[in-house]
Amino acid sequence: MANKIIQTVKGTREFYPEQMSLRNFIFDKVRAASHSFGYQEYDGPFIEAIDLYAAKSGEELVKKQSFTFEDRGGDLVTLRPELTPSLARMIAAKQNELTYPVRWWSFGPFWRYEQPQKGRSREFFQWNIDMLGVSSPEADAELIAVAATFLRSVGLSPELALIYVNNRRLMDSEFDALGISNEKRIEVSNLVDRRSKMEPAKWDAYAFEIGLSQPQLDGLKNILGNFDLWKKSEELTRLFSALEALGVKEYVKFDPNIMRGLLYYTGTVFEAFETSGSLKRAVLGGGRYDNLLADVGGQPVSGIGFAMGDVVMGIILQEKGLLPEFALTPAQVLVTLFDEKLSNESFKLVTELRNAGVNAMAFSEPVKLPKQFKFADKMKMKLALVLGPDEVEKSQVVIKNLVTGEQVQVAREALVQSVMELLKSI
RNA sequence: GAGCCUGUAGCUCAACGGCAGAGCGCUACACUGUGGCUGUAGAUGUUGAGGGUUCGAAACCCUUCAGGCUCCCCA
Repeated sequence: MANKIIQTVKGTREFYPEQMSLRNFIFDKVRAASHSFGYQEYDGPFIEAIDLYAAKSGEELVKKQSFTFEDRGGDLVTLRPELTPSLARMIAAKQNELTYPVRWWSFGPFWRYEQPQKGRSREFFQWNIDMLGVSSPEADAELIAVAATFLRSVGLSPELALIYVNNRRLMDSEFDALGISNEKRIEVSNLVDRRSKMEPAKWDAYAFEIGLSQPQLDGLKNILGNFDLWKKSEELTRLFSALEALGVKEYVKFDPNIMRGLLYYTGTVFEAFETSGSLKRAVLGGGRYDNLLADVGGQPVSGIGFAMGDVVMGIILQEKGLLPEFALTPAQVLVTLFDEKLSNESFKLVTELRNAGVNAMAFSEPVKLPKQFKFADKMKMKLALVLGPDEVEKSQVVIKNLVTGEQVQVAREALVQSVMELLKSI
């Protein structure tokens, strides 16, 4: 290993064709789920002024967890760590000319300066999908249904992954009833978020530390253990009713422990977890926000959306064996080259195949056939064609089915037709 | 930003401070008109990088880079 080779930047990822297949597999499923609900694809800039995030995000976040640098003009720019602020600006800029509700989705690269570990890199792809301009529980249900549709489409059944739902307004009224003040809400949210990670005794101590009384802590535990709490919320009642009609009820469970750290969520919040693994991992999350446009100069618009990263999803699909076998090459057919004299015959033939819409490649040089067949085999191609002196003389071509090992000889004129039929049958 | 673990052939991993190895993969041949299977032969390393201790370092020490686990964070 020569030390002169420059390494990749920490936390970035190289996509060899195999990994690219996985990335595109996820992208394809994301697109299919988004499109099946009528969402339009969009994208924002990959580089933004840091101020765009400074407005809404915490200081630590912008300073410590973003890739920020000075451009040649002296402006501070950052590689986008999320899409929502860009979306908010884009909506605000055309607020009065858009047709509502806006249903938009995007899949693109993002960067966060974090400690890389399994399931978390500094460069990742993220699916963002939002509906803006409607604030009904039924709209919330639709986004959850999009998420469920995606999970189903990649083979993650409800036994493997579930979407847990809660509602900020419901929790707020419960906290009010316990006399937990507004100022303490954020700390209490953090407290709830951490419950699964902490030992009970330590968690209790932490609760007292942030100023909860014993009755408040007891009340909080009651709330967090009450999985029928949603019945008190009209929003959630309507949400679950809509989810049933949308055919995804089995994917969704109410869970009062779902808080989501984000300050800007105001109503429904949800998070999907892989449930069958040794540790539960969040695979996507989102919720309803009411006032995202204020910071970018727009009128208040309510929206609901979620985001899903490609890294964790890719790991889960691999671990669960849910990935199809990816083709190594898009070419299904290899046209062998017999010798230098006959090479052009093979090139003509492969061109005919391409013109007919068959992905095909000719071998690169007229080396001996075993080598060419070995290549076709390794690349997992379906058919290999042989065009040697015997065939040319008789105006025929040999087609070998590399999957079954069967071989047929067909007339040169009927070749394209035969290949297409054979491919269909494989 | 903090703590801990790891880094040896393309991959998975061995090697008490004393000759760097195995399996798989790879290449060639058996097989000058046909891949997979089988057999035979072969190639491959500054032991992540840099420095130190030692007669001698893959191993011990320091620095650094990368990966992993956890805390933090999760927009």
